[in-house]
Amino acid sequence: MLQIQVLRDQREKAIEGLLKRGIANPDELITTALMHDDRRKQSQQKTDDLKANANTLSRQIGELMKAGKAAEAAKLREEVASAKDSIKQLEAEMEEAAASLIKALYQIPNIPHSKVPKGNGAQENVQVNQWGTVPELTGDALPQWELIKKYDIIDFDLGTKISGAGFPVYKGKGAKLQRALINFFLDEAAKAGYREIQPPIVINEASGYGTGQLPDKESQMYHVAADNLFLIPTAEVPITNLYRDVILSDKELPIMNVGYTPCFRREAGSWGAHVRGLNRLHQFDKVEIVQIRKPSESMEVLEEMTKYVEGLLEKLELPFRRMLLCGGDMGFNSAITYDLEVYSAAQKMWLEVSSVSNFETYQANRLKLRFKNSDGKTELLHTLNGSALALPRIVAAMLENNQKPGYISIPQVLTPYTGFDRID
RNA sequence: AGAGGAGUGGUAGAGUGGUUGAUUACACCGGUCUUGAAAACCGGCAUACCGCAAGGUAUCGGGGGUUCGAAUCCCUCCUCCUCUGCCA
Repeated sequence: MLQIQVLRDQREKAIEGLLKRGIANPDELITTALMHDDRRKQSQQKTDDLKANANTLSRQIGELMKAGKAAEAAKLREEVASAKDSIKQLEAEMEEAAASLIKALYQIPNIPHSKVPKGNGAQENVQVNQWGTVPELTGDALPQWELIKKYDIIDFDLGTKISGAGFPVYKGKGAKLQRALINFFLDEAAKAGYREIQPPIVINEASGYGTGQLPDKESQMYHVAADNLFLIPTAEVPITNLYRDVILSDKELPIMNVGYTPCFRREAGSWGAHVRGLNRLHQFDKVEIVQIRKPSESMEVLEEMTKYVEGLLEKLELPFRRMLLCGGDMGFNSAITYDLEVYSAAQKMWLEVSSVSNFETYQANRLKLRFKNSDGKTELLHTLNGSALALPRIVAAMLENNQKPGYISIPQVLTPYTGFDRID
């Protein structure tokens, strides 16, 4: 959620930014928000005045009662009682205006950083760099969904039987490979200074609002109705919500957390040829890095985090490219996002395996996540996060790119974790 | 899951209807003193919103209610503790 202050004071800049996202009517959105804010202010002013008056009278009643002047007190009592009606009405007005303001603000996405290019979709993202050589496979090379069958390491049919489509069962070396990757990612993050967190994988409503899954995107989450809890779509949600309603001190900053969790996504209505096999699942494993930083540091940290994730891909010997997302392809909450894509040689396509974002104050404003600045004033912090990494597509690319006649080789860096160097 | 008890500022802990946003202690910050430190003394020390300001409003786990007036009374939800039950 943007700060209303920013919309008021930097309106032109905000409009310009929102246009980069391809928002058709930014001016209208901002006007609506400001209008509700003005209404809220006005009714608060009136309500506060009336309340101040009622409070004064009540105090006088107390004094009169003490002095034994019951008759005079009774008179004042009536006056306060009648004022209460107007207060109630004004309060309702104020609450309605405040709710409308929040609603209006929820509809405005984050303002893109100045580095973010204008554009409407993925085709307008800008490639920043590329690493590794794209492998040339022979004509009989298999895509991941064939390979997992051939070597019997991941079973979609069994998953369908016990749960549903998109819930794979990992078997034997397939299961061990998952565990190896998770441990590798967590160990690497620890070396880079991240603190490991193991959060709950269900969250309450307040947390859903905190990171922006609610109120609009609840259809993307699995809902445990009996307890009104939601299965997390990413570890970002619980790990970032640890800092909801928190004012951090200098000593506690910076926050660098890493967590492994399974992630659950309903992904309603997004099935097709390009989401076969491991490309898109309802449940998958992911290691997520989350940082909370002072505003002055966050852009530098975004580069660091992205570099860190690139380092992981290099160690796994997976060719990748870094894309700077254009305004139209960026997530609602993000100010700037880099996607990292690995090349999946048999599918002959780039698969997004990580998304590293700086949300600036957008999430922090919703979360009320702040720090005391050098002037002693409370100020919103910046939140950043990135996948480091999401497993299924890493596995997909690894299987395809490393396939040899009769086996699949495991990258050297992983063999201490897997205990084997080939799947055969 | 059942019975009982409790939730107050960074922490501890007062306060059971009337200038109580809240006694006090500790912690913390600034100052005096000191060669320096400690001690002592003095001062400061919640958050948010409205307002140019003066100031005002709200907040004592969350929500609702009673009352002219609620930290204090009532309802409800949540959390924690103790006992009983169940259990990886």
